[in-house]
Amino acid sequence: MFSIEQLQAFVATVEAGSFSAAARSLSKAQSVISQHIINLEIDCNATLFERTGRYPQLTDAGKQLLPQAKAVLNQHQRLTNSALALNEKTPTEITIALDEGIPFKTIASIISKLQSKYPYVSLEFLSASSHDIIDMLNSEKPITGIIFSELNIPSYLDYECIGSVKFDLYVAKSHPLAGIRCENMDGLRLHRQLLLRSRNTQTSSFQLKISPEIWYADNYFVLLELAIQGNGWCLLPNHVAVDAVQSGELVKLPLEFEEMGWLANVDVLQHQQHSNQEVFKVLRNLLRNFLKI
Amino acid sequence: MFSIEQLQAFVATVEAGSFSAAARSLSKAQSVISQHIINLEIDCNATLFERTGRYPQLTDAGKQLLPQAKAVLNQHQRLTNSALALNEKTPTEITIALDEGIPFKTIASIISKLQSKYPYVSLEFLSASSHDIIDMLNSEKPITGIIFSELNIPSYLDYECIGSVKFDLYVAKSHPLAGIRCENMDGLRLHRQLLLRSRNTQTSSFQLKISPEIWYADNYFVLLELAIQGNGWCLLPNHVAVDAVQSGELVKLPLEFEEMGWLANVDVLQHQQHSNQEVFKVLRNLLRNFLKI
DNA sequence: AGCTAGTATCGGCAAAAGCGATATGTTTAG
DNA sequence: CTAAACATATCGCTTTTGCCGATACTAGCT
Repeated sequence: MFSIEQLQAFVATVEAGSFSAAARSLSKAQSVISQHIINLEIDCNATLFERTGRYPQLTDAGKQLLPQAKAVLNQHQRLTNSALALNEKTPTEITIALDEGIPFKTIASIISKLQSKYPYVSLEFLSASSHDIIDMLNSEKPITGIIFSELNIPSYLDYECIGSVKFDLYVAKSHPLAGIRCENMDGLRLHRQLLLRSRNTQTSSFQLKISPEIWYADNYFVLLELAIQGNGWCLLPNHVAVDAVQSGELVKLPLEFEEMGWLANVDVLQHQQHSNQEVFKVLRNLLRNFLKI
Repeated sequence: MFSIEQLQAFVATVEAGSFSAAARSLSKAQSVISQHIINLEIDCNATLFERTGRYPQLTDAGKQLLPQAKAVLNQHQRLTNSALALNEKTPTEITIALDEGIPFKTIASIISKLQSKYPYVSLEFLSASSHDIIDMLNSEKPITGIIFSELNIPSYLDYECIGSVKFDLYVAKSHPLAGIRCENMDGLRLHRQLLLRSRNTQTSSFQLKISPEIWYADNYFVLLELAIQGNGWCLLPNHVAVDAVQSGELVKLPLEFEEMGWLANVDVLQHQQHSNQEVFKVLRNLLRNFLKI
């Protein structure tokens, strides 16, 4: 019978690259990992690692088994989180961490419905970048995160998509780009781009460096201000730009080329340990059914 | 850390109704189960069973944990099956077990494509009732089952829906029902119904007893013959009835009332131990993409 | 009251998990 | 080519865990 320890040793070896490294990552002796893998191989009647070179290489059999092993460990982790949840009381305070690029206004209407159902809980709102929010969610506090979809969400988080936010390109009315129609991306490369730094990773298909000259800011409202003052063009959520557009300070860039589907999906995230709490189920249900971001 | 043994003890207790019964079902001593449950409760810091009465009752905490525990065991089972699969060679013979109500003609065209890709494998076809097919799938032989969707498919089987079969009500042209339009079910109750016995369980929404007088048969072609000879009305897959309708022996019952969506979903089933074999992936892919049942 | 079917606990055994030490193999840098 | 650095396998040993059987106790039924 495959034990959890064996599977952990197996997966850790693949992830760490060697038995020794796996032992370190699991805080066990190297001989323990070695023995686990050998036993696993005996149980499977198959070699899982090629041990010729310095680092063990997964065999085909190992590659076949790996996703199954990971699935068991994931499920096991989920069980552990559920067990922790058994000892929790309904929280007295709910914290919602919101990516800065997501309009708070639409969230607020949902919250009032939640409040009427759970009048005793107090609410707290935080703004942060999507990455920082993911980090926050690993704390003791039961935080609900609302962020732009990121590719790599840790396995201990539950998430679901609840909508999307439309982005467009904006420049100041006085900016040279404002008058002309760009037929392709190249037109943008001739002018300075204003870009969000905190989410400037490979995970987001947004926030791409297009122009060779870039100014960075770490939040959308600074970008907005920079754009208004004519410092460059900028990809902004429409709700951030709408006021400046109405007042005539900013214009949406008229584009000929495809808009690349500049719709950013919005996810609600929660630690598995808290996600089954009644109040959070209700919250997510409200977000899912009544929110049109 | 939750061990597989603890979880098995927990789930077995819920399913068997008592620690002792669980011990018997797992072929272990009763004290072992008792100890596992106690340890599980210590790990969770929560009572999982109410032990006041004769039989232990799941507490709320237990109810919360149960689905997670089952999920881990399911995943573990799947891993075990995958491990078994590592030692299998590509089969030299493929057996496809088909529910009698599913048209073979459409399957045959798929099979020829498979044959061209794997010319060396020999093929075998079996007809049986959906229930019998499910039993067959638990054998050593890697059998592919194609059956009407049933509610309770054992957890060791992989399945997916690949289409549906249309059913209609048929009677002989000479039958009294043939002339009149039934406005509701009651009209049917006045005449003998011809019904399939082998699938006459609670699992299928088809094969309902409607008339008080019923004749049974264990396959569709006997039912067809009985219907042709004017012995009653009958719910048949259209492809079974089509010839008799064309020759004028049988007519489709004109119904006023809703057709209850008499579309039976068709699933392809396979034991997890074999489902990852290349040849079966190809087979299922053919069924999924090219089959219009 | 007595029977039956259940649970908890104890002592003991065997298997398994873990550790550290050591022998040995593979790279890489000097 | 050699030595240093890093890797794996194996051995003996201790600790923990899984399991058993025996026993005491409890709930429910007749």
